[in-house]
This record gives sequence, structure tokens and C-alpha cells, in this order.
Amino acid sequence: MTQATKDSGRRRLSRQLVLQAAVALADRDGLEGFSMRQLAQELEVVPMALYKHVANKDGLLDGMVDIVFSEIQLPSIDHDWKSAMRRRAISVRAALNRHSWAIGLMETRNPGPANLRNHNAVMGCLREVGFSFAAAIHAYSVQDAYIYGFALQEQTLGFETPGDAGAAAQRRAQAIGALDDYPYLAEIAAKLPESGYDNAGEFAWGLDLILDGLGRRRGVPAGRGTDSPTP
Amino acid sequence: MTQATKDSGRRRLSRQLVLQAAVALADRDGLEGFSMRQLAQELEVVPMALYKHVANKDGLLDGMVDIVFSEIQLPSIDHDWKSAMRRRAISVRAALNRHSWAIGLMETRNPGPANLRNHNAVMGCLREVGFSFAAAIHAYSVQDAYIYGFALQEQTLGFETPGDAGAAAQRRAQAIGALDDYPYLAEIAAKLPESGYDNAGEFAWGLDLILDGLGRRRGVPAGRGTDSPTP
DNA sequence: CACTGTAGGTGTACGCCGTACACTTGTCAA
DNA sequence: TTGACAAGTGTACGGCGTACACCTACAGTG
Repeated sequence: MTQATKDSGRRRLSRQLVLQAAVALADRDGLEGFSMRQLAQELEVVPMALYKHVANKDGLLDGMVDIVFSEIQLPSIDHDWKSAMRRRAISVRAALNRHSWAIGLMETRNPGPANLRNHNAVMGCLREVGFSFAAAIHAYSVQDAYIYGFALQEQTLGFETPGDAGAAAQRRAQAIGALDDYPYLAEIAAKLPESGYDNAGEFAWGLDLILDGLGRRRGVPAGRGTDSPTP
Repeated sequence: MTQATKDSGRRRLSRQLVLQAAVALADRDGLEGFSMRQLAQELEVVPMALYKHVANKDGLLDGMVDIVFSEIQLPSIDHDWKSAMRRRAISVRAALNRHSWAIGLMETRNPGPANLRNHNAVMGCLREVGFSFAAAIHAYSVQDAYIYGFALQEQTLGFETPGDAGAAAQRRAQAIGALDDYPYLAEIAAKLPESGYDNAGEFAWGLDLILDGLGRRRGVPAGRGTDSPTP
């Protein structure tokens, strides 16, 4: 009803349609090359038509980011807090991998409803499970910093499987040339291929390190809590 | 000699001059609003003159990022590894705060000499101090993810002192409106002002959590090491 | 000193971008 | 049938990166 008025003829646009197409286009072409005009062309419409559904490009980006937030699993309190946090973190990484253009924007744009729901749920999970206010802030901060930072690095490295990692490392090494001056970089280029490196495993390793640390700092490993943040 | 040919008349440009002016301009105006034309105007020169010193805008950005890398302290092996890593991390955060436009670019652009020197030194410090190759990769990955991620968040929050934090939280809260639906966000808006939150402290807290975790995973807290990364 | 090759600065132009503003068109309620 | 209003169009403007041809002033040579 809102999306198409007739079976024949033109599909009517809608905010939803525009946002979805925008996300798809950014997924395909990256933020470079993403323009209102390209998006309009994708939707077979004149550029100015978009402005009937979004305020401007900034508003469009806000909406796109909130779509990404909506794809992130909320932490469930059914599990212990570590599992809940781990699941959420993995879900965030997955969403950022699907939409790598979003990484730099997730926290920059002014927040939409999915964003708020998400932050509220995470903070809520930590508080309900016994984290003090200060401890919850700490825990949230360190986790999200790690998650977004990891996604940022991952995006730039641009490989996924161990084999690719090796290939990428060696390509880089060759592009650089005089690796003789940088013996430890040379070691990376040499050893990473055979090391079985993979991004998902690396992410999990660091994540568990952080979750363990959080458990340790709040006293009891995973129960009720009363604690001061700095030990 | 290379920078100015005569005392009178026009200052000659040079790659160094262009890059420095570019960094200064980006520091002042952000990456938005940073353009070749603006930079040219700043240097009192016609836009195309810049292209005699940098290949294009991408090459310019590469050079700017390498300047930021050059401001980062290399880890020294005089201290124990935790102090060395802590000092380096703090130095990175400081550089990224001075040049917040750089955060998203540091690992994306193709690396310049300062970048290589830096990565090589960090990896070298970890290896020299006894981290196995795999453990060093893990340690590097988790630290940098945290550092860049924290800088990213910090940039968006846009406050520095505890007082500002409170003000920002409440401004956000008001902008959002119906905080009734998000009780835990409401709590943040309410309590953060009086919590004595500050970015530097928050950063240090998470950093130490990570360094402690790294120490724990490699067996001895801070000595020589032979270890497998996953416990 | 004059000469000249060349590095550094200029001017013009092209095709992109976001979007303001005035317009036409299509759809549905009355 | 009509007429109001939402949706889509066309034109235009100023800013962007940069290709290309041109000019100019200085350094190195004789």
C-alpha cells in the first residue's frame, strides 16, 4: 500500500525503500562513490525525488546507520552476562562486516531509535546482572572501543581467511620494498601465512581477554555484584 | 634553501610545507571542509600548484597520516613491557586527539615510513621481551583495536572533562526526548555528571585491563616468555 | 654575462557533487 | 467531477578534484 500503488507503472518511493536501497548501494560501492545521484539512478528516479523522503544526505546517513543498529542482536539475560556480551559483540562485528562503510559513522551520527534501544539494552543487561553504575560504564566503554577498533582494523587489512592473510601480508611487503630495515615486519610477512591467523578467531581471543578482565575486576566471576570500578 | 628562495617575494612551496599546512587545516576544520582548494587558498596559491608537490588528494592524505604517525612515541625497551606499551598507547591517543580527522585513516591509507617504523618498533618490543610470534600478534591486535576504537568513541562524544561529560549527556538526553522508554540511558544522563567521568582515566582503566590480561596469558606477569597464546 | 632547460606556479575547463526552488503529475477524498 | 496535496521533475548554482596547456623565474653552463 505504501510502497507500490499500482501493479503496472512506477513503484512509489518511501523512506524505507530509499534507506534500504542506500544501504545496499553503500554495501556495494563503499562510502566513496556513494552519492545522492547514484542512489537516485539506482532507484530510477531523478535525484531531487529523494528529498521528499529524507531531509538531506546527512539525514539519509542517519537513517542508514540506524538500519545497521537494527541488525544488532540485543543481549539476552537468559545467559550469564559473559555469554550475553559475547553474543552481542559477535553480532556487532558481523553487522559491521556486512556494512563496513558504517564503522566510522555508528557513533558519530545523531542516534536513531534502534541505536537507543541497543545502548539501553546493553547498559540494562550490565546493570541487571549486578554491575555498579561506574563498573557498567567502564565495561561498556572498553568493549565497544575494542569492537569498533577491531572492525576498523579488519576493514583495512581486507582479508578474511588465513590464506588471504598471508597473501595480503606478502603483497604489502612487496609493495613496501625495503623490508630489510624493518625486521619485525618482515617476520610478519614471513610467518603470518603459515600461522593459521583468522579474523574471527583473533576477535574472539581479544574479546575473551576483555570479558575475563571485566569479570575479575568486579569481584565474583559471574554473579551478583557490588563493587568499585578501580581495584 | 628548499623552502624560500628569496627573503622578499613569494615563499616557495615544498612537499613538507604543503603537508604541514594540510594537517593544520584539517586540525582546524575537520575532514569535512578540507579540500584542495581550501588548502591552496591557505597557502595563497592557486589550487593546481599543489599538484606539483603531491600526486593527488589521496597522496596528500597519505602524507598527512604519516605525519601523525611520526608524532607517536616508539616504545622503549628501557622499561618493562607494560610501561613501554602503556606509554606508547597514551602517545597514540594523544596524537589522535590532536588530529581527530586521522582516526579513520591511520590504518586505511598505504603506509609511509613513519608508519612502518612504528609498527616495526612495537612488534619488535613485544618480540624482544619474550612474546612468541603468535602472542605478539594477539597482543598488538587487541591493543590497537582498543586504542583506535577508544579514540573513535571519544571523538564522537566530544567532551573531555567530567563536567562536559555531564553536560553532553544531558544535552543528548534532551535532544532525544522520550528517555522514559530507555531507563538505562536515562540513568546515564542522570548520573554521569556527578560520577567524575573523564576520558583519560577511562582510557587508562581499559588499557590496564588489557595489559593485565596480556600479562596473565603469557604465563609470567612481566619477564621473559615462552608461551602459546591461547591458555 | 647571456642562454636555456626545467621545476614551480597559473588559467581554463570538464564532469562530478549536494541541493534550492519552481514546476508538473498522479492519487484519493469529498 | 473536482480540487488539494503528496510525489516526482527540471533547471540552476556554487563547490569539488584534477587534466592539460601555458607562462615564468631561477640554476647551471658556456
